[in-house]
Amino acid sequence: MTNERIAKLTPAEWKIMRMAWEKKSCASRDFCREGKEKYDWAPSTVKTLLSRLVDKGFLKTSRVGNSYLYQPARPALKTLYNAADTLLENVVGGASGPLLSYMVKKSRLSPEEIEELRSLLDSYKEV
Amino acid sequence: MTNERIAKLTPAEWKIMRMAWEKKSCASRDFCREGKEKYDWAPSTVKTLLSRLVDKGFLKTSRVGNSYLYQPARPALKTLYNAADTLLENVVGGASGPLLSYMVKKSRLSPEEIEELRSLLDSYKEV
DNA sequence: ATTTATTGTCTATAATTGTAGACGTCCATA
DNA sequence: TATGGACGTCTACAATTATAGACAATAAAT
Repeated sequence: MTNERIAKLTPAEWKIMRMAWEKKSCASRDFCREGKEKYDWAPSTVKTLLSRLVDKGFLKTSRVGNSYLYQPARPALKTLYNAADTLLENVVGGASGPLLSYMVKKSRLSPEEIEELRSLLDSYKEV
Repeated sequence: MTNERIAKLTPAEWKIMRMAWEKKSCASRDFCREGKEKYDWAPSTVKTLLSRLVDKGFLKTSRVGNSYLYQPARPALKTLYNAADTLLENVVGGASGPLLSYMVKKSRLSPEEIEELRSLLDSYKEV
């Protein structure tokens, strides 16, 4: 058995977490505003999602006045890696090459990132 | 609005589809056996998943005797790309470089695939 | 100090997902 | 041709997810 019990985010929760990671730290009202703008969510919907994310351990809160300040409890990158693991699990028939190619094409990489990847490929002899 | 209405697979459905793509074409009984072995699923569970996948358009069937032959209705790669799109949507703060690096590290790439990626990176000037 | 607005919690409901039993039908074999 | 097994369908139900209204508590404004 591999590490299967890592809490996963639902699509709606991902949307909230993206906001959270972008803003670093903000109040419910900010999520509500952005949720309304981007997804036409009712305030209650946003609040429910925030609560669930706190429960799941993806957000932590600090009380400020009569409200909370929400901030990410896990790094965006770590969470993204977990999602990447799931994606890689679904690779069938050695399709990881094409998958990676596809993703590289779709990404806007900086020269540094390209260099990083290139050297990764260089050191790929082993295995 | 982007193309959001592409049917998505649930985790359990992915498991079935992985079998389907690996075997190309097989009968319910084969899925049941493998589902039992790998995930300890009851036959009914497998059958429900098969039906749902046919409904969603991921599997197609051809009658053979009193049973069906199930086969993938969509290429594995195409489906994987859709999942990759979803993953990339969740990239925040320009983390696609690290994400790609992570995935390259976790994949076992053939020399040809490495070459393919390398030349992709070479032709990455534009944009 | 009273009113008003803000915020989190509680409750609710429909849809989706995971999991599976019951059962009628069709095929093969006795 | 009767019957036993294999197969798909129907039904079911609990858990999770999406979505949101009601409301009490608290802070802010008057």
